Amino acid sequence: MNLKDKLLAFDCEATGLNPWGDLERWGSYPARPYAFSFSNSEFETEYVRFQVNPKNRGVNYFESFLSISRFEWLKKLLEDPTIIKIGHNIGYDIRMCRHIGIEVKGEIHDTLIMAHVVTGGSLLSYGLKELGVRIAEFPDEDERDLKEATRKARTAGKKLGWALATKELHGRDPIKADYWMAPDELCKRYAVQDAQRTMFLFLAWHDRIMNDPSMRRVYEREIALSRVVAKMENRGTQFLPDQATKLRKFYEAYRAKQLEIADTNGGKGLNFRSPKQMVTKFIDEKGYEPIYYTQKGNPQINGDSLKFWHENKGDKLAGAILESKGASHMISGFLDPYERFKVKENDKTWVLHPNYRQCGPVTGRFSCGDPNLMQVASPTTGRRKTEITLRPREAFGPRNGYIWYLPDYSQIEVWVFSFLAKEHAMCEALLQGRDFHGAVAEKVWGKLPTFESDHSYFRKRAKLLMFCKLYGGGVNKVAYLTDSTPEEAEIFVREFDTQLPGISTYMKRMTTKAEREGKIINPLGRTYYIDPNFCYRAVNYMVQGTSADILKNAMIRIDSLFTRKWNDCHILLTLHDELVIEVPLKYHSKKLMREIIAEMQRDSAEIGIPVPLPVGMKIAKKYWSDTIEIESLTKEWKDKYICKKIN
DNA sequence: GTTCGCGGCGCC
DNA sequence: AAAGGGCGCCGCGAAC
Repeated sequence: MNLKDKLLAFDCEATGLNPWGDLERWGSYPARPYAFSFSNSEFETEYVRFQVNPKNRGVNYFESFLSISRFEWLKKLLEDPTIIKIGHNIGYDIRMCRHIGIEVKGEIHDTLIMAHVVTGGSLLSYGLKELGVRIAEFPDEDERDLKEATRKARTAGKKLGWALATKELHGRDPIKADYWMAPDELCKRYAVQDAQRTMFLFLAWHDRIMNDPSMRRVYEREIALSRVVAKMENRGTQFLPDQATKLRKFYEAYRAKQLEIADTNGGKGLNFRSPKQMVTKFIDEKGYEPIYYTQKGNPQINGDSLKFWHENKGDKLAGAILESKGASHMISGFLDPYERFKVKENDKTWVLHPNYRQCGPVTGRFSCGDPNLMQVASPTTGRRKTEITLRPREAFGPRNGYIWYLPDYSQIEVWVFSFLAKEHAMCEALLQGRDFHGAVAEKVWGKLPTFESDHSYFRKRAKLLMFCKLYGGGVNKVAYLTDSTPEEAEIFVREFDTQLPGISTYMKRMTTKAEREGKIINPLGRTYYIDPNFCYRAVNYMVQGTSADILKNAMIRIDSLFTRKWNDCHILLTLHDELVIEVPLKYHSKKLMREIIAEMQRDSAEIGIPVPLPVGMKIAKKYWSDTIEIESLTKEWKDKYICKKIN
């Protein structure tokens, strides 16, 4: 395999997907690489394989002189900074290498990111094989054969007491994690073809991306960001098992109490999570009218229905079900996954390493899983339906000697929406530092005689309408949310559109553009290819996606700030418009906070906002649930940038 | 026995 | 003409 042009595609085969397992608790090693495949730009290949210990899934890189020399060869190749490394989701391969003491150096490229940039996030699947078939009609039967062989090997291995991959520890498709059990020819064919596919995609897309300023900008942003995401995942967020145990006890007791109440009110033997049984119970047996219907037209027994029956019919069963489901959700939706994924960092510290998908959602946002730390419930947000609140944030907090900073953009989607649409009244309300939804309400309905006395009602209506616009909701949705008839809702929408003409004009413009051209490009360069049947989503993609790219830029800058000036500060989590940052106590200062905020504000001009974006700052000393707002920083922004008049 | 779509609900 | 956007995870139960 010559490397004249210094291009090298590579792919690791690993014993699973989760690199953060816990040998002590699992009885087997977490995912480690056992095979490496390479392709140069002429599709010449190399393949290096190590043995997996079937009893504990450990990989032995040093079992013989031969394997030691293979390892040395690998290390030299991957650590050579003059060779350009190309991978499909290369962050994963880099992490696998890192775990075995190989630091991948030099320029990197990622065909997964390329695919996302080129297709504007519009594909359903960005798997290497699917892309290979789509772009190059690459045959993809290699995996089928490998999978079949693995299935057989697993059956045999089970009898021998091998540590087979399981759903609990290795995710939805454990067979994939056991490819090492199959005959090596099959594994080799599969691995080598993946490296070739990767090279092919790279060659097909590289120049196209580099020659297009928008695509190049997004691609380079994402590549830079991939290093930041890796650091964030590697660092991990501290999980507090003792807190979790306390919470578990509390919620279990609460659930038991509610189940007792349910039992004595006719709920014995009823499975609350079975929509079918619930319909039988509440609609057929009790004779209640369905309040909502599912997409398929069945009666919908959701939290809102139960709440309604509990409150309006005094139905104790409905209330108890609601409460017990709330407690169950806390346990099975939050506490259980955390227990599964927790990893011991040292004697005192347990950590969760979430898995971020940098190029998942169409809009350019992140998604997160294993566990999803973007959806950790907070008692203060969400629509509360139950007495019981979900408090999983009490099981997270800064490591010893650190404090958390939680900077967040204030109403970023509203700012982006207003300034992209150049809706004068809305921009003015923001620049004047007014209560935004209150100001919108006044603009739209301020002349009504009841406006003053019903201010909070009108404000709420304005807010709901704003979000309906943002999400592409129609009149029926407005009617539902404002608890009014479609006829009334239509009037609200018309009044809104008349008084805030910028919004409807902008929405029309984007929708038409999407219809005519099939795509739109956000101000930070990201392209969205829009399904002609869903052009109404264009505006949402613009607003949500622009906000996402603003935060992505900020993350890159903040990471660079930390590397340059504030060693040992770490971005831990990103939550769409918010970051969680771990800061050593010795650095804790307004100065550092201001510098972080400044890095988040630099993109204002890109979207025509004449002031730095407003950023709030909170700190958490002990638990994520216990945050303190640093109001003085918000005040500094207001004092400096709020203008009372606008020309 | 496994796979997959759906409903429900957590986050932004 | 009308359409709430973007995610991940759990549990159920029909389909395979």
